[in-house]
Amino acid sequence: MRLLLAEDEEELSEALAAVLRHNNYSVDTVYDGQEALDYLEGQEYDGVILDIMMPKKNGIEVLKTIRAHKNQVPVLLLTAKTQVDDRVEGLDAGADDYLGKPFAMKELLARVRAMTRRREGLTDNLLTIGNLSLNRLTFELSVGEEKVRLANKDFQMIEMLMVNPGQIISTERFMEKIWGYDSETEINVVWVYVSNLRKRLAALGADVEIKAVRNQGYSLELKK
Amino acid sequence: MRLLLAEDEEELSEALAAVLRHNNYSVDTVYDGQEALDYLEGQEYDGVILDIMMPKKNGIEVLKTIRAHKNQVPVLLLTAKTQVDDRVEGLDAGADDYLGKPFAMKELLARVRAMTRRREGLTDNLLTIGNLSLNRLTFELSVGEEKVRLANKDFQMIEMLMVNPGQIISTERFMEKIWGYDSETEINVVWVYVSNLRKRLAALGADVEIKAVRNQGYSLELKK
DNA sequence: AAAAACCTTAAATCAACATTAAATACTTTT
DNA sequence: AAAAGTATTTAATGTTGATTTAAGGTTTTT
Repeated sequence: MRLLLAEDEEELSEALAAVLRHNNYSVDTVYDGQEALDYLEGQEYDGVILDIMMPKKNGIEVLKTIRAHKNQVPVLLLTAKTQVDDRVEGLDAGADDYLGKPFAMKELLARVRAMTRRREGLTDNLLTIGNLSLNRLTFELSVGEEKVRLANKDFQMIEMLMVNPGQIISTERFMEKIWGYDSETEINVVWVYVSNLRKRLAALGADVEIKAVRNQGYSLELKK
Repeated sequence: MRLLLAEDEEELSEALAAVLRHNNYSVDTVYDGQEALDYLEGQEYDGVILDIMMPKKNGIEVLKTIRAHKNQVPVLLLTAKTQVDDRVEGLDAGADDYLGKPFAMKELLARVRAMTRRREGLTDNLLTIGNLSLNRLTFELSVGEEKVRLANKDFQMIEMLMVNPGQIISTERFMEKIWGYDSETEINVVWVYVSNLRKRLAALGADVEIKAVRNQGYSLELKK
């Protein structure tokens, strides 16, 4: 599941993102309302977590813009204010849920789960390219009857590749989304995972491959 | 017995859920009408407790939607209003019972029991998978003539697993439903119960086992 | 042929899960 | 109201599997 997190307090944002990533979500972080809208135009998310108080454009404005564009992505609003007015305004503007700060991580996770569960029914949970399929609910990668269950990181890597087949995804992008952009982890961990995934694809007999494009990144392509 | 509790006042909701859980119900809590409908689509419940005044969709609307979908699940309406009008509207819409706030916990429990008793006749109170059976009335887990009576928590755990055999249930889901999602209890209590249940299954000679799927949760599967 | 970018493997580390026993809380009996 | 019995939770320790590091190899570019 791919989430966009718009929260201007950097520390809080990183803490939230870390917990979410740990729970198998791929997370993009942005720090103001305008940036949130830019990211939302660029790609599909399974859910958006919006702080209400943010620079440039506040959460409610962002939400209204999202809905004005007929985008039905689930939105969870975060805010320090707990006045009923605010809550009502948020829900009126089309929020799916609402969480007042401060909140427990557990509670946030529970709400995010509730929010994305709804989507599980609607989204196509089976990504397919060539003869390769990825079940986003069971984490199973398969070719025909052959299946393997992927672990957290393997799954997120192949998911990013399969969501945008043919497109080049840079090593930095993988790092940002899966490990978090200030992660201490060495960059070559991405190479290691690419290597592992290639072995998996070969073992399954997939007709797609992960191609490296020097200085650019990786893309998933049909073998010829 | 599995209940859905839709009540937007968080404190009240948590208090009710705690009491119900203590009385051997598995409880999902939701905080608005829309969420209630989402949960009801996703799974079967043995009863629903609906507050009338809730955000997004009120209890009556939810109830009407439930009945429009030909779902006969028993529904108990809660409300602050005690006007006859309201009561009539609720019962017209297909409620099984009606309780005005404030109410005594005892009374609520009595009504919930009455509401679910009816269902006891209809529901299969003997869950069976493989050679393992669980009697939901006597709390007895059995294989052939061998029986053990389970305590509250053990029972709810195995019940959740047996209601959805083969499906993976996350540790968080167990926590949310059995302990309540804001419970202070450590997560490893789930591991302890799994361990206990496995011992029980082995002692009974069951041909099913509780499998762990790393990072995902547990599922009940036939041994091979 | 040197440098940079990427690949592969295996060992080291870390986090998730398993098990057990002891501590606490709760109920029932006396 | 104390004692006994049962249920539940915590804590300590062991095991397994996932993740990261590190080191040496290959390919491409200059």
